[in-house]
Amino acid sequence: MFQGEYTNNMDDKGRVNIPASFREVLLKNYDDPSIVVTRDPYAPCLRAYPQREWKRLLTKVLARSSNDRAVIAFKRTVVSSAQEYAPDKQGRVLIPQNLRDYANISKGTVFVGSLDTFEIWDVSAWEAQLASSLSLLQDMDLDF
Amino acid sequence: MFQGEYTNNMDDKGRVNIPASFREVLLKNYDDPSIVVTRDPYAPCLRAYPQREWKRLLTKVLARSSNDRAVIAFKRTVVSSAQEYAPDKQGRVLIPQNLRDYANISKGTVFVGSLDTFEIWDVSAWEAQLASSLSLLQDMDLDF
DNA sequence: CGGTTAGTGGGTAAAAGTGGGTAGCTTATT
DNA sequence: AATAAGCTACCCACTTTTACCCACTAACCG
Repeated sequence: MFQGEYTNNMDDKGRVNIPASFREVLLKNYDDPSIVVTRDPYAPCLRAYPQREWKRLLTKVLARSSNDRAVIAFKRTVVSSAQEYAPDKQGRVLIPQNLRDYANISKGTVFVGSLDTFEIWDVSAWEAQLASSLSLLQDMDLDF
Repeated sequence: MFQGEYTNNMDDKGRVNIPASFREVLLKNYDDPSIVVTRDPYAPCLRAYPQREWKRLLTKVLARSSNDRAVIAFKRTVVSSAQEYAPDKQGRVLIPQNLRDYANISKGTVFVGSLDTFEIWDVSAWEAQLASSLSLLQDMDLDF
């Protein structure tokens, strides 16, 4: 399971290192180092799926009527941008320009574990998000 | 499965390069590099079908009563414009003028994977579409 | 302190994408 | 029917991008 928060730097070529602990989860729990990266439609960040989780999501999508407007919109935003990446020998992946733009990633990059997926944020966007999530939680008083 | 988003430029002769990863899907999953390109009736873009998917669609159309008004309209818009294209040695296809006009494609061209087909957009039309799909999704709250 | 592992930077060969010339076909014109 | 004009497919050459490899630094751990 992906958990924890790690900050890595994207280099000039657009490559970022996947945190070692996430790579380990991919290998141990999923037997496959490659991931699918897409836009997250609900926040300005990217979401990375292990292959198996991505396929699970796709079967759910395909089960729905294909001319459902929401399904079309989902395909356009999420499936469209989905691309499979195998990390290089150093454990890095190349994030393409369109996804970098979407998540506003320039250099400082934050990897955030989210159990069966993980998120990729620009560092300042992440800080903003974190602050607002915190204050939201404080108002809601969940009894965890 | 076609997924991912790629931007290529159409040259002065009207040729665009099919992204390498899509060509690979055509060869690997469909054993046939050629595609059928038509108008997409629901959005100002073109839709490319692998031969097999196109035939599947046609059998569905033929199963319907041929004087169904929707079927007639479908034939007029989609079937009429459907044409088969085999990429040249460099992996490019020539998009004819009438289809270019329909999708407003002049130079910057975006290829958008949509699982068993892919879409071809003008770059600025695509950006507009993406933005509206995003806001649609945020309102709808799909539980994917 | 040495050794190991994570993270970073950069060179280079291959692949993907782009531009343009030319021959051959189709279509138009006299 | 012959010639001209335009289009298209094919070929070759060039540029850009990406994948892969190697080397270095910094952090962690015994």
